[in-house]
Amino acid sequence: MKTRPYHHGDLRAALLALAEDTLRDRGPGELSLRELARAAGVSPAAPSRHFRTKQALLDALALEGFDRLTAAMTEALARTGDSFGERLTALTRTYVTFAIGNPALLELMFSRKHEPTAPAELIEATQRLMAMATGLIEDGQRRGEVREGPVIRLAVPLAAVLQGMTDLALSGGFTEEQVEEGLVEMIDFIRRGYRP
Amino acid sequence: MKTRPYHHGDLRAALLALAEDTLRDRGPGELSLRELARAAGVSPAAPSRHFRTKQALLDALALEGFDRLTAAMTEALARTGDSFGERLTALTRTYVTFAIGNPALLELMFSRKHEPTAPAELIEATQRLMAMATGLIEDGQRRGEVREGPVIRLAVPLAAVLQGMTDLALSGGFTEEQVEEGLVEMIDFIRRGYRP
DNA sequence: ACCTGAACACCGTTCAAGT
DNA sequence: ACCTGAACACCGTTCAAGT
Repeated sequence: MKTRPYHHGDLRAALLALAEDTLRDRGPGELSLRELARAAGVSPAAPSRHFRTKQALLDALALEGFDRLTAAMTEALARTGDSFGERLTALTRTYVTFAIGNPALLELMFSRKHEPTAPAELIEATQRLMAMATGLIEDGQRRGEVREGPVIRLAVPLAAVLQGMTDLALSGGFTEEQVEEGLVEMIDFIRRGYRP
Repeated sequence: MKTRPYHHGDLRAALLALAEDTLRDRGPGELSLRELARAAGVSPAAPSRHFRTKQALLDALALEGFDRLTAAMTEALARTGDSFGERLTALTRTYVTFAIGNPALLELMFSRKHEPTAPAELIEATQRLMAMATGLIEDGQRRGEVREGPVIRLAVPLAAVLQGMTDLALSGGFTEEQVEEGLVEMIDFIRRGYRP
């Protein structure tokens, strides 16, 4: 059997992966830095080399979540047609799928949105996500499929519906079919709201 | 000067009030049961008589929030006209006003929505809130101002937009005027989505 | 550069004991 | 019934010291 090396190898990545597991399986309240350290086989002080505080680790994990989500959305857009309806459907489905697959991570991603102490990287990641929504709307306007008006005002309800719909999908008590129905309803609702 | 009595008087209410203050002023991460006890002038073990765990105290506070919000909504409905537009506007404004005035409390109120361990009282309170939304829609349908369809499906986007809009209003960077504009935009958006 | 070991100041919760 | 005092098992974070 191998002896554990003095240097872990990649403690940073290991801690992030372990943190995501506990977040997913046992919730944010159960996440302890000391326990992560134990699981990684290092001393309680070891994590502080890679994350100055527990919050810093959570922020790094949230950032990873944003990266994965925006990547998935970009891929989804590349695989679909050019019409507003198709693009809206692709983005919405990708977002809701991510939310259902990573509920705790998504909650973590947006958990600092009301706090002024949030790091710049996290704010920028949120803005990148928002930019995908405004881009979709602007494109729709150019094609004459979305009514005119300031993009930022039009984007508010879209972001709102996305955020809210995933909340509802996660709040339990819904079958996969009901979520699918709700998705169709929601996309229809958005298109009505945007119709020229 | 008065000497502090052995029996506090109403420690339960005092703890709830103190908890709401720290939640509002310093955020949920700073809320400590021991500190609340110190602020109330009792021993660290005293709160356990009234709240078996810290979570139980938070749940009780959340319940208080639901009571206040539904009361405000009922009042708002009583003060407005009968048309769907008026009632929708009244409910939406009340909800957003409450959210802006009590952001941390609102977050607490919905923080347990994904957890299966949430107490029945909290789930019922959420359902009472949802019932106000479905009631509004059903009424609109009866008046011919809202298109036909299963109420539960129509209610999803409304709840979603409400939840999401307040999130955005709170996420900072908006003036009071912009929030007002966003509210008008959102109400218009919902009415378009519901139009027969 | 990366980690250990030990310490510090704090938690939430429990439980016998007091009034 | 309501609270105290003391204890238990845990935290997050810091810091000298080791390799």
